Amino acid sequence: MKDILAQLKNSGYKLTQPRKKVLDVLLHNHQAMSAQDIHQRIQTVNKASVYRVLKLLQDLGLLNIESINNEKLYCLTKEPHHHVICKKCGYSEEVACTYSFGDFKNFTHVQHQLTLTGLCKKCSK
Amino acid sequence: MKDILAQLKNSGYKLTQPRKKVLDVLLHNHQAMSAQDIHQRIQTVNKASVYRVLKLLQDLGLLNIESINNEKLYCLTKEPHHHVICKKCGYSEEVACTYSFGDFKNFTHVQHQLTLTGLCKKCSK
DNA sequence: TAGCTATTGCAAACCGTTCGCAATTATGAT
DNA sequence: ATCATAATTGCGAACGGTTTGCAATAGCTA
Ligand SMILES: [Mn+2]
Ligand SMILES: [Mn+2]
Ligand SMILES: [Zn+2]
Ligand SMILES: [Zn+2]
Repeated sequence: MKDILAQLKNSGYKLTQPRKKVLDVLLHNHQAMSAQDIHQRIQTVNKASVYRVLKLLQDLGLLNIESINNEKLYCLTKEPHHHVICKKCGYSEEVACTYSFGDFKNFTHVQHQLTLTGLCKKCSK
Repeated sequence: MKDILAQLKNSGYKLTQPRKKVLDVLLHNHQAMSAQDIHQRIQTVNKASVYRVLKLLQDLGLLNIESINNEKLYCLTKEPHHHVICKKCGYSEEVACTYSFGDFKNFTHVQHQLTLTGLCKKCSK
């Protein structure tokens, strides 16, 4: 928390309530969360502002983002950074995974995102 | 083409114009395409119908789908089924890739989707 | 060919996300 | 502490991809 806030300040950004609160939610929740999940936890912060804070964190390279069903899921970048996500209820767990691929002739700045979906115990009954 | 149409018929579905046309586009385009891309190629088919055909093909397990920026990209299932996709223009290429992960204790019916994004030659200038 | 049902086209709703703008807040200087 | 300033917020409306309800249509079977 402290270090990320410091990084924000160093980069010239104000330490505002919305930023602190969104960060707090992300830090204390070890699941992949949607913007709306986050907003639900801090209804005192406007939804548009939640999106703006997330955009900022993304620009600073602090977020791992995966796209499921036209909804983005966010979590702070740290290893391991893969999740299995329940298609029905959104419950997620971290997953250890290794992969490799060849060189890219025609692309630069390549990033990867492995997305695993399934049914959690509850939802598969 | 013939075999997929046969599979549709065997499953009790009619061989309609929208279904044939969407299939034709998917077969002749070796890129990951959005529903709107597909619709653009066959404007004679209503956009809602394009979505319905895609839903049907997905249910039959014939599609590989990846989600980028709140837009889904579709291609017919066949190996290799991974793409690098240009963030700017949407141009995509197939990619060979290997990966492995551990067992899933708390999840069933797990599917995976590896998404690679970057900048194509044109867009990186 | 006629009749029945699945499927389509259309327009409106939906849902996550973005945007413009006026009101507010954090910050550094006085 | 107070002030001035620009950055940031809240709000509501727009946006873009996708889905849905329903009446019209087209494919199949007899
Ligand atoms: Mn995580
Ligand atoms: Mn493909
Ligand atoms: Zn679940
Ligand atoms: Zn490109």
